[in-house]
Amino acid sequence: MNISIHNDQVRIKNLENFNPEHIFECGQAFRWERQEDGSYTVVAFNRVINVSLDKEDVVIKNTSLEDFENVWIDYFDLKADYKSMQETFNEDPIMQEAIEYGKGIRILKQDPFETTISFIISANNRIPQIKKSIELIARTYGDSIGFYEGKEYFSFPSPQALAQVDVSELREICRVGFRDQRIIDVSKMVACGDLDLNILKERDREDIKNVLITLPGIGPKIADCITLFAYNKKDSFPVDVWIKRVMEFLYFKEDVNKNKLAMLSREKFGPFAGLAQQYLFYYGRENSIGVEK
DNA sequence: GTCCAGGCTTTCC
DNA sequence: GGAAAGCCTGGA
Repeated sequence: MNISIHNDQVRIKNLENFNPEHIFECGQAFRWERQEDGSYTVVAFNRVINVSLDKEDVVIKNTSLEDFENVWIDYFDLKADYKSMQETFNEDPIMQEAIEYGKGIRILKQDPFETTISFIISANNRIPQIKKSIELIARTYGDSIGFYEGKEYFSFPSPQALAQVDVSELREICRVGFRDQRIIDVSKMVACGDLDLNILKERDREDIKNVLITLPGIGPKIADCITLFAYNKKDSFPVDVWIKRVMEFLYFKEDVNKNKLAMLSREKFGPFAGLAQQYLFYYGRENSIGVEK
């Protein structure tokens, strides 16, 4: 990687397979805002950054070389070789089209606690509503992390902070509906030390999933999302209504139950099935593939 | 053990 | 009214 730093911005020269729009809008993250100039302002790990493309370069503003090396290389999965991962799908013409459509998607490595709570909120919910609830949670229970371009930003609250919140207050202020108790319960488990989400990083996909699935509000789909988007287990294949429709329409040509579909897809796509899932999800959702009219 | 229907909040169409 | 990145419960 060819890095240069100027004032508070880091420039990565000639970085292939990095498209901020596709990375953030493919559904793996919720705390981003698209700006008028097409850049993305993002809150993660108690920091605010702005990410954009400048021709072949990636530009990260409002950061430092130290943060880039200690936080953002990991967050953006910059050590992974996306080109060679994509090449494992070379025999698959459907995947070629999905990859072309979503060129520059990367699987983020997000904070496990924030990702867990965010995906509990995602159950039977819409993306704009999920984003809104998470923003309200940060604004109400997180800490101010300063201003960027005249706007104040807030961190996602710690487990300790969320564990103390009153259930009905959380529901009323943050519009989380029936997910209120689940959010508080998981926060309490983490806050009191019964559940260590960070130590799970050392384990494999199936081990992590088996722990997550025991938590309130987390079933197989959400557990798969967390193993993929927080723990970067690229063999994870979350099956939601969208990917189910897409896979049945493009590949299986028949109704397959979700559990079986996850298993068959992991066999089909191999160790980087999660990456395939993201390309297909984005491609399928943006083009309404498999949706009956 | 597996599978499935119904209920759950809130918001938007 | 119906549906939305599902989960939970109870019953077959």
